Amino acid sequence: MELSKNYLPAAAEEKWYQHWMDKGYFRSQPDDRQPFTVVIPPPNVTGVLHMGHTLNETVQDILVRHARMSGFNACWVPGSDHASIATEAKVVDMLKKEKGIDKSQLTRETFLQYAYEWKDKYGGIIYNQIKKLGCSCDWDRVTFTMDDHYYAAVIKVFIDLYQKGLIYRGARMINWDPAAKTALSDEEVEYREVEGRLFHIKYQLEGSTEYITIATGRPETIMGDSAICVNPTDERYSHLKGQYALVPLINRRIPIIFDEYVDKDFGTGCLKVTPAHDINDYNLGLKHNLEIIDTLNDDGTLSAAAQIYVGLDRFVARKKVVEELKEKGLLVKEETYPSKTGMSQRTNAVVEPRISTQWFVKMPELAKPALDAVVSGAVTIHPGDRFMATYKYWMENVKDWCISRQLWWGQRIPAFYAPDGTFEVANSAGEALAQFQAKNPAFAYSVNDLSQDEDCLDTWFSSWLWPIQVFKGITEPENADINYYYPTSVLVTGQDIIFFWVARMVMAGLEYKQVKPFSDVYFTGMVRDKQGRKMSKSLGNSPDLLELIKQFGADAVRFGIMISSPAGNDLLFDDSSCEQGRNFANKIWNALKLVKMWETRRKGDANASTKDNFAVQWFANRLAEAKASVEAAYKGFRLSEALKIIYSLVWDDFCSWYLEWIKPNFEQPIDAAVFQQTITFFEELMQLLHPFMPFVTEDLYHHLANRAEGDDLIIKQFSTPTATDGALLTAGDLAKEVITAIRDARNKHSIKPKDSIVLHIETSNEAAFGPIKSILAKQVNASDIYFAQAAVSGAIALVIQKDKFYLETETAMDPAAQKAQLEKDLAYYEGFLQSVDKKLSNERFVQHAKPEIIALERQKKDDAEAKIKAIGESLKAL
RNA sequence: GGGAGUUUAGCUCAGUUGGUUCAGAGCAUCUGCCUUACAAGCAGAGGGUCGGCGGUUCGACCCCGUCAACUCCCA
Repeated sequence: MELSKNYLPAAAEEKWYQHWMDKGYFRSQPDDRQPFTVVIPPPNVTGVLHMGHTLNETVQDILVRHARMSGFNACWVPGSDHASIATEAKVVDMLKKEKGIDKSQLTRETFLQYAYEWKDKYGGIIYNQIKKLGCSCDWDRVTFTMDDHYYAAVIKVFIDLYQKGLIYRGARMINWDPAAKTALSDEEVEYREVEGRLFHIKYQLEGSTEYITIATGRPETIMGDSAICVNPTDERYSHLKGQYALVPLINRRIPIIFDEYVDKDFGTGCLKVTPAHDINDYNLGLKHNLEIIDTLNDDGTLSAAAQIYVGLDRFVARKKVVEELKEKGLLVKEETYPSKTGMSQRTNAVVEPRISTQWFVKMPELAKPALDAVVSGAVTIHPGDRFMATYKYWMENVKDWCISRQLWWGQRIPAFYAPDGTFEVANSAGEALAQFQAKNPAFAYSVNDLSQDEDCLDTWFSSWLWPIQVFKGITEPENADINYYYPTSVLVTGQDIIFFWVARMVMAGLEYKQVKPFSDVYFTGMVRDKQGRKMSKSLGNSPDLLELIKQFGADAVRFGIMISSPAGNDLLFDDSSCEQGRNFANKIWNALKLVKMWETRRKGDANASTKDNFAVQWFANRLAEAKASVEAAYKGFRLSEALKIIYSLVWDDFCSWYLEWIKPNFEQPIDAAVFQQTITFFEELMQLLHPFMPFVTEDLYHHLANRAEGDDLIIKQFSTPTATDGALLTAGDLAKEVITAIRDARNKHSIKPKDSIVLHIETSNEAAFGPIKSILAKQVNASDIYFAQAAVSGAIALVIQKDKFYLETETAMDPAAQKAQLEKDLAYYEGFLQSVDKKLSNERFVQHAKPEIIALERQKKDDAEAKIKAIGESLKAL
């Protein structure tokens, strides 16, 4: 078959993914092998893969493929989550734009119908992208957090935790998103630096003409004031004890209270206290028993309680209030100050602290064992314990988790209310009724009188069950899958969701399986653009994955994202690394073309021994050595390092050295046994690289030889590692060093590549050059190689290690340039020798250093002396 | 304000338990090559006081302290 000039990824990717699917290689069923289980961190169902996902999925696929080739029963469960707020916002938006429908016009049921339609339409996009990337997920196991069984599991867990007293309903200060009209958990609020304005406002004292001035950043909330607070040690205000002030514009009477909380130096030292709209004021209100006046509606407009500007948006109202205060002469001054404002992670709206009745999970009890699991090392975090401190801190200072959301898209809270306001938590209205009746035999209502809580649960309240429920471990405990696959092996995710997800999964795992959900957590860094900016939709700086794949090929994209992404470190993504990946695939392709050219020109017995072939022996050992390093890198989750080792092994050792060494002269035959060995090496290289670049390697594997049905690289098991022969590796290094040095000398003396030389080697160890003599001759274009006993006059002289080399050329060489070079070398080694001598003559060094270190230094001294001697002799001969 | 991380070649980053035959890779730069696998390539080369200062040690890119710059998380 004619091989194309360059590797063409598109066709190969299509072909092999289909082939793997057809063969069912991604499918996993429990058997007697050891499982290697990975659950995908579920991406947002209506999203698209960004580079962060790409990195994540690639890492997982590498681990899964490697495990599959190492004797494990590998199972990678794909899926997505319903992303309550984000998806609901998108559906609401779509309904308004495309159909002109307002959510408030719809019933819950109709809205959910639209939402499911939306999910069906867009939910597949992300799976398609994962496939294009080559991910070997078990597609028969796709799970969605709103699947029926999953929904049931979430409800079951809610009821269970409620019964255990770990879930409660209560009024608390929560983060309110006025755009989505829902509560948010603390983790869903992002604080951003903004330039705030501080308004100094005069409050008149009751029954006096005196004023007191407060400073506030939120003048529109003054109508909700319950008190004015000053520091008890602040002498400026000590005369106000027992007095009252009047809220401007509405003239409501409020007490002046004293509390250490107030910072005397900030603003005027007087704080207006608005318990309904500020968390600190709320706590102050609790302490001093103040009235809570909620002056805002759920959409961020002013409520009737505000008395004025009712119905106006909070920011519009702020302007109006300021204007009016100014008119009435109550605004003393206005200044800017830097402040941080909480924004909703999902809608970007300014979050409003608000008193509201919500559902909470009590965290301390759940957090304790989850903290221990990580601290004790049962769950190992990679890299190192860099994230351990973060994890610990959060776990030790964890606050109760607000899990109710005022949304429809999600699992509806299974609480049923009687008309009198009492409620029961149960699987259905019928069960709730039974519970009511059991508690109160006189319960007078029927099922139809009960109404279910309108709210649904936080998405993370479903995804914390992910490693269990993808195997139906909640709804069908002790089933074959959960018993086999759980706990999972490794979780790969971004460090940004350590609290949202990782910590809570550990909690859920310990609570419901009594076992950690995974043994290792591998944190990937954040993917940034060339300028170091976080990739985000709003900046539009995230490349389109499918475009990248089209341009470079999936393998190249995987290579590009992996080559410089050590665990946990941010990586600056640049197309050029994909280009490097593409070039690499192409390099391999061309190596294939070279080898295939030889296939028709084999000579001799393919099964003959290659024991005497230096190149073959050397590469076999080099390969074994590299395989061991790669395995070690996998063990330590140093994947980019593993890839670098393989890259250099393939490109440098195999292509640049080995293939050149065994390459027959133009149109000459190749030894059949050497050819056979080369094919074997090539296969092993492809196998080693397969987890990183699955398509090109599978493709090459099938090009290298005709394969029997079912003989595919994806399932080819790694052979057990062999020991390496250090002497051969050293001999290889010597060959490389000599070749490079002679080529350099040729270059420096402008000897044309086509002009051959005669090489003379002056060495005390001729035997070392025996096996590499013919390779040497070919690689430096020497017509002959002789061993010399003395300097060859008129030749270019150079010293490599302890040996002297003379290059005899047709053209005359320049002795001055050569002399300069030798003198430069001499100076370097003399300096080097000096530093070694200094060390060795230091008594304290000899006393304290380990014997092997001292031996090493002595060796260095001997080598340097020999080298200096050799250079000196060459100089003399010039 | 509390905590964590980063600082190594022009750029992006490696460097696993302290030992100058380990200061490295890729890209970029320079020189020479369209050599029958590959110009998406080949053969070479140059380039760094390992952020500043101080300490521990016989010995520090590596350990400790401190300062500076940048980044992230939390309040």
